[in-house]
Amino acid sequence: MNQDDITRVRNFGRSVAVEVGALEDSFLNRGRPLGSARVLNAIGLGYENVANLRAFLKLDTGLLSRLLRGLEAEDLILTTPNPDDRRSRITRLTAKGKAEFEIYERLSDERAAEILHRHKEARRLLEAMDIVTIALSRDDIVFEEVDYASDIATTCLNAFAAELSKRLNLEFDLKKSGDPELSQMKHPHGTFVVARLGDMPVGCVGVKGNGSSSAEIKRMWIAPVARGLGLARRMMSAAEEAAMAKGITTLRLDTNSTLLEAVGLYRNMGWVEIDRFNDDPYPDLFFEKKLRAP
Amino acid sequence: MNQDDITRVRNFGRSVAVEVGALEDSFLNRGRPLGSARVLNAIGLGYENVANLRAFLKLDTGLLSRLLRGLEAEDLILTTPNPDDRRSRITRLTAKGKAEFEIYERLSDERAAEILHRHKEARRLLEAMDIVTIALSRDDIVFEEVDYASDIATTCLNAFAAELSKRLNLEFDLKKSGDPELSQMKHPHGTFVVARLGDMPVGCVGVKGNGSSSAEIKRMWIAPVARGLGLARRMMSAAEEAAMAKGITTLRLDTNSTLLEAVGLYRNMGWVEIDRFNDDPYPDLFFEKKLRAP
DNA sequence: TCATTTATCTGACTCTAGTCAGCCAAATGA
DNA sequence: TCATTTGGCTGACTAGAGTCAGATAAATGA
Repeated sequence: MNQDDITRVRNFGRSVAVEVGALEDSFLNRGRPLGSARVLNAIGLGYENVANLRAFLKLDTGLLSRLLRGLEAEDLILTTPNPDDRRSRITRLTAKGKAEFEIYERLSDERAAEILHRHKEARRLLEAMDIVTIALSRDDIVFEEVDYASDIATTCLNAFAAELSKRLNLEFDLKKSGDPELSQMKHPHGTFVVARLGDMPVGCVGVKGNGSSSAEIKRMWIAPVARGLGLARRMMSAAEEAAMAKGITTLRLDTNSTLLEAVGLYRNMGWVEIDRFNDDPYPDLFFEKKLRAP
Repeated sequence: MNQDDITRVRNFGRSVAVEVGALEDSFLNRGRPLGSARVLNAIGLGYENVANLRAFLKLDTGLLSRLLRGLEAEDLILTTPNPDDRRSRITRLTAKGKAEFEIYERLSDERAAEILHRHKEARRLLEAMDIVTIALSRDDIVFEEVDYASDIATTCLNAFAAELSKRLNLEFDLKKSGDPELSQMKHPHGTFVVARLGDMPVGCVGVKGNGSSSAEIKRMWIAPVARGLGLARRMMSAAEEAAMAKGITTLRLDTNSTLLEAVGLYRNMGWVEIDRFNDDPYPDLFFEKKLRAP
């Protein structure tokens, strides 16, 4: 990392700051201060509880309260006590508020579309944006157990399959084959974990269990745009934790010795090499890890 | 372009907005309002003339004046009348101001370094940032005639050579061969044009002249990260204008028929196919264009 | 039950950013 | 030379963003 690289990052920062400023200006053109617009936007996004709003927008209680009063006066929101806890309050957009929220959404969409529009190779620009987004928001990536048939899991599995078939130069259609393995990656014996940044899937891993104390790691995938951020390690940890929570004490997996980075990671994370435990043609290296409570 | 793509751009916008905000916060931690910090920064970058400062920062005369007074009171800058026009004023950093400016610079550098640091594949992240930077700041790209031996031209030519040799799978070392063609790409018979975004070179083109009314386009290159933005067209226009300014009335060039996009561009810009005019092995398609004042 | 905590609101305040009118001095041009 | 323009400054003002100290009412827990 040299001064030239740092300059590139700073040039990047400068140009996006201009873009961010331009979007805010276009918001101000609606005649409402930015603070109010932000609150309206947050409510539209689903932050209905005043406390959540405050946490999300990082605002002082007094300031948010006043901004809410302002939006109420404009007839854009309606605030009611929370029936579960009448100290706290729930705020919702009125019809007029929804309309106004949609206008802000459209402004944002239009700016985004305009950027894409003037770029002939939009795919490439989008991929670059994803790489930057994920690099900047790495700490916001969450790992969670989901059903392997959920939308986000399906997206991951399809991407995984596409990548694998491209790399191995063969057809590898998970959907078509029905994939009997998947059915073991669900409660109560197994599980399926995805990593996501907001709604963007960035990785997945399956724990295939059969009710015994040992299970297998399968379908480990990290989105290409999310590589280089140490996600694989976090992904494996998440899978191990999920397995432990299911009472699993031994995990095993198969891999290929040409995947040097992956193999290095396994060894580094305490996996030990074992004998071949299946007769799949692709894997040639097999690992096992004994789990124990931390 | 669909809603999903727009969402990706907007996610990008959100994450960089957070980053921009964090940098501004770290600036505020120096105890000085953002406005003052920005002025100090601009002066440090070389905007010494008050009018230039105002244009660069897009500030009102009154506001800038007050901010300058504030920095003066802090002993960070020194303002003197411009000897050439005693109405206008020149402002310069004091030693203390320089030190403070350096601190802001270091803060920015540190943030940038930190982003790179936590990314194992920094090359890939930097390339992604460049793509985004150029896409967002496309309108700030300037075309200018420079000496072919200048640093920026050399950077372009080396990149061009590296790319060509990679594509043709052969050694193509411009520096070593001394490249006699280059000497004709300078005043008074020829010229060399680079496109740059700030200090970042994004393209180049040479006009190789010999004193006659016709000249040749050579060494046309667009940085890979800058592709898809219609730069090639602007580059060619810049070259044609520069040639016209030198009294050149006919331009010609050679290319390869496999470069479909380039060939399409030439035809679209009014170039007509002519007979082979050299015996280089690589090109198989030859074009000419008659220039006339617009 | 009653002191304490929690969730929100209100009023009084500050600071920053920015606008606008008017001012002065230097430069410009008929 | 003198009216006009240009460049910058000052004073008076506004609005937005944010802080902070109570106040209020509901929930909580000994």
